[in-house]
Amino acid sequence: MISRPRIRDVASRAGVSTATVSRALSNPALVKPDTQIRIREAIAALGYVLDGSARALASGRAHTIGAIVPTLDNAIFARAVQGLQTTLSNSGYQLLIAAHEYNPDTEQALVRALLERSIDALLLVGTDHSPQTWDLIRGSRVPLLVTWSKTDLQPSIGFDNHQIGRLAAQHLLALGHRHLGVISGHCLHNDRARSRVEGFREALEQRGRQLPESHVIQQPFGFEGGRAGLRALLELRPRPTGIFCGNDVLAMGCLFEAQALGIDVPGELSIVGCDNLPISSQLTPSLTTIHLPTHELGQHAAGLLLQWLASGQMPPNECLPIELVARGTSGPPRKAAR
Amino acid sequence: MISRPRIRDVASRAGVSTATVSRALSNPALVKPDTQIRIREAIAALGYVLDGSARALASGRAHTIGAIVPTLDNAIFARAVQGLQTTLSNSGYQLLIAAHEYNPDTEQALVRALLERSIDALLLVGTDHSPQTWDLIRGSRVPLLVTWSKTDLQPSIGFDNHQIGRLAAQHLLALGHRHLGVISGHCLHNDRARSRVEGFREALEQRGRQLPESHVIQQPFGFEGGRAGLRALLELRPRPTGIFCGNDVLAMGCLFEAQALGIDVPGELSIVGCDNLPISSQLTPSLTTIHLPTHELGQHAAGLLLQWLASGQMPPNECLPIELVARGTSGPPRKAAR
DNA sequence: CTGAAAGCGCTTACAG
DNA sequence: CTGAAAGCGCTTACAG
Repeated sequence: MISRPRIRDVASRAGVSTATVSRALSNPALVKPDTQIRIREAIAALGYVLDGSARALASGRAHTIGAIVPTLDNAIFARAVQGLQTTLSNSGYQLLIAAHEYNPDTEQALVRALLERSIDALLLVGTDHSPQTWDLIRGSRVPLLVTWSKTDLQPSIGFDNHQIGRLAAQHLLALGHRHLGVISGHCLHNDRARSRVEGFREALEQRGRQLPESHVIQQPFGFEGGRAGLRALLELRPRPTGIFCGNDVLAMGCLFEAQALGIDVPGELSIVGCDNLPISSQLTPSLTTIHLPTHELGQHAAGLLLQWLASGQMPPNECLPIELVARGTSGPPRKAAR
Repeated sequence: MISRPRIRDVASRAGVSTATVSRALSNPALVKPDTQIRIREAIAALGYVLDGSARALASGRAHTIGAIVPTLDNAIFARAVQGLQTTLSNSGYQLLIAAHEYNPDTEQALVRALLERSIDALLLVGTDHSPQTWDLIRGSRVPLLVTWSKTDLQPSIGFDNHQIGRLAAQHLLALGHRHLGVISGHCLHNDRARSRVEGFREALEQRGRQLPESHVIQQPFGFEGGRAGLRALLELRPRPTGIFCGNDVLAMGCLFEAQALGIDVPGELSIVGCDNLPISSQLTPSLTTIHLPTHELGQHAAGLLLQWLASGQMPPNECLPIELVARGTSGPPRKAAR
């Protein structure tokens, strides 16, 4: 079995030097049109495919971006990654992806693994990362883009997670709810979850109300977490009539459990989620939630990264607009229940 | 700003040659324990991170796998990718991921893009790929693993998609349904969708029944596709009382549309999906569907790939077990409706 | 617009 | 168990 053709094979078939083939491939403007044509013919005839590791080594550009997300098992990250990948791909960049499943040690190992793959930039979700992770990244001199959270300490593109919590609280308060609870993912190592709860609490305190710790249930992300969260909140007296869930998956779990328990939503219980997954509007009742433009986040992140790599200039921090979408799972508390 | 440390910096700090450092990193058994320790100390002190492109060029191993899936926007692929990535990562491999969004030209461009990134193996979904795509892969000599479909022409790990259709048909027939319809994704360039419809049709024909083309509605994957599919099937006379949907997303769309139209499920209409997404069991009524172990598929695919790369031997074809899960959206047709 | 040649940072037979 | 050295396949100043 003969080995793959190399750039020298293309060069000799086209009657030029390897330098010229290389230029024709990466900077065609430098090559005379008819030379280009001969080279393209040779490439096609030989079925030549560039060796990216050699190119990366020689040029210092791997044309590859690394991204580490908490999980792909939540549509919200999957969609963002999809947007990221598509946009990168259109500019000749490919995506190395990994998921840490909310484990900081895993994240650290993945950061190292990706840095060892010669990536041109790294994308991470949120601002909570172990000190060793930060050291690794700093030492590597690889540009880092923080996503999902906004921070001034790093180039970032994200959402105002405090505002998410505030919007949820304001909505429930405006409807007349006075007994509120929160179902959140684990806040440890998760600044998004923490900020959302904090924002919710702040908005309550602004109205002279409190959100005691006992009214914030932390659960693993997932339907079961939402269900367990609701069961826990139902133990409280007085029972909460309005619940903010840290994301739509928890909110759906909460809704499904309420339905299973025969609790009327929104008559007896209002639920507000966050993300606005495609399915959220399809359910009956459909989910009141905070819309996060995550597909756009992926695309914008890709754009920022490409610009950064092309210009060498740190991109500005971007904060994407969010919006509460009032739907069927939230309404005024029923008089009878008060 | 000083540049990143290189292997020669580690070597001189540890008082050994670069060859020894290299061995300590990739094959520690060859290096004396105390030498190893000195090397590890030097690595830690300098914050040395290996350059993967140089390693790949010198060794011919990129420790990277490429995977192209139709989309990450369907949880089923996202879950499989997650399983794949986790397993690969545990063995020191990373994952380059891309999505073609059901466009064969995009797929071809992505295959080329990934092959140009020095991948050790490539994973594709299904058997339908353009001739040029096949040529590219063959010419590249990169091992190819086909997933989701079973085929004897390539190492593959997948499901018996014909059997999926057959199981759905048998279930609906056994319940007593005589007027059946199918909502499928577009079958062009999608052997999984095609096989499922064919399997469904075969099972009907085995019982002396037909499935005319008019009873197979092809729609884009998505809730709206499922909804439109149902509306189209409701035009038929006699109305189908049992519908097989090519995946759970279509099935959910179909269910949501039925609920919106006031059609009783399963009283007036039985629905069978495919995939068994986590949400399928949470809905009311919960979805009768065919369970596909997709997370396992990802893990097994990773295992096959790793074994293949380690041994150089083509792995055996694997076919993963599938199973119909009867739940709330299917039942006997109501007498009145017949 | 093009070519000769050095060099990117590793790995790995080969020799000891 | 370790080192010297060639070589992996590109790119890119440099010179023309």
